[in-house]
Amino acid sequence: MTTNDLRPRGCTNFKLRQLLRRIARVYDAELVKVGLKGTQFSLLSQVMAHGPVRPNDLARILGIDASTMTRNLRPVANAGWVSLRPGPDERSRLVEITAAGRAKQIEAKRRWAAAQQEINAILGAPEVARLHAMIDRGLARLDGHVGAV
Amino acid sequence: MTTNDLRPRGCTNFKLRQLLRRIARVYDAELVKVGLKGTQFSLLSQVMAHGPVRPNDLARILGIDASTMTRNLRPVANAGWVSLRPGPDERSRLVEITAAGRAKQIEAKRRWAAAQQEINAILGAPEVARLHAMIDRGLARLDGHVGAV
DNA sequence: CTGCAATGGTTGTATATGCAATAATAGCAC
DNA sequence: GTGCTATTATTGCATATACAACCATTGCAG
Repeated sequence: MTTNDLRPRGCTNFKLRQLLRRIARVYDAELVKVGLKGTQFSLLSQVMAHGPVRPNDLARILGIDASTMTRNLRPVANAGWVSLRPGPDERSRLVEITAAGRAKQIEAKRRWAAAQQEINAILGAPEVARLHAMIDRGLARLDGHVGAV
Repeated sequence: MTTNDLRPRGCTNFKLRQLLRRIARVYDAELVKVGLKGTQFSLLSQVMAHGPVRPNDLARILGIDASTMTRNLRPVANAGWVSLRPGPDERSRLVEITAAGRAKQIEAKRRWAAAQQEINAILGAPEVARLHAMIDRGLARLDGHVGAV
């Protein structure tokens, strides 16, 4: 048990940002081959997984602001990968994956897998697994604080 | 030695993004009190630490694209926190902190510390230290790959 | 049923981010 | 010293991101 663990050095925000930028570039470099960004692939995947879903709920799932969701939907909707139908309410809408979107997601999934393998190779699979576990714990702890649902 | 460590589940990119968004909100909520974003605080701090520095070098230090640096400098320069002087070259420039910028950074540092403590409290200081260590290892490993210098 | 709070979505404003292309300068080879 | 290459910075284009303000609709209390 070392004592130098007790006081974290540096800025968590800054460090996370740096890591994300580098990591994201690996995914984007793969996904650009099928015309997607990493965020769009995530969006597509979540829409596919959660069936017809309201933008607001989708925003909560992805952990982003509702206004960001409105804007993020535009490019994928314009590309014809998701469709926006009237929702159960007069005020709400439903996002659904299209046939083209499903095909695109499946195509992109191969590229995603290549990127993920690249990351695993660079960082080491066990380290990546530990990182994921740490992130999951962090997200769970952060629930109920600040910008959480 | 468990075997379920070997194959990381989920997407590193997506998970990191989610965590960063939540974490960043904690810092931003504090820093907005002194009129700064987290990224601007980092920028200011690095300019302060690395004396007069060329935008390109600063971009490398922060791990961002040179074009992003050009744009990120605008708001802090407009606010009068950094100044842009002609550089040693005819083509390059030098970024330097101003008196107002130094004062602002010192003021903001208190808010940053509050945010960091909040994070430490939520996640637990030892966990944060472990996360930092993991990020540092990751960044080191990523050097020489894809978007690295 | 009327009025008001809650919910869902969008728009305004501002920043962050990267890649491709461009312009300007510097350095170097010959 | 001419010409090619490398370096530095910027701009065009597109996306991601959040907060505040706003509009529309819904739900409820009374």
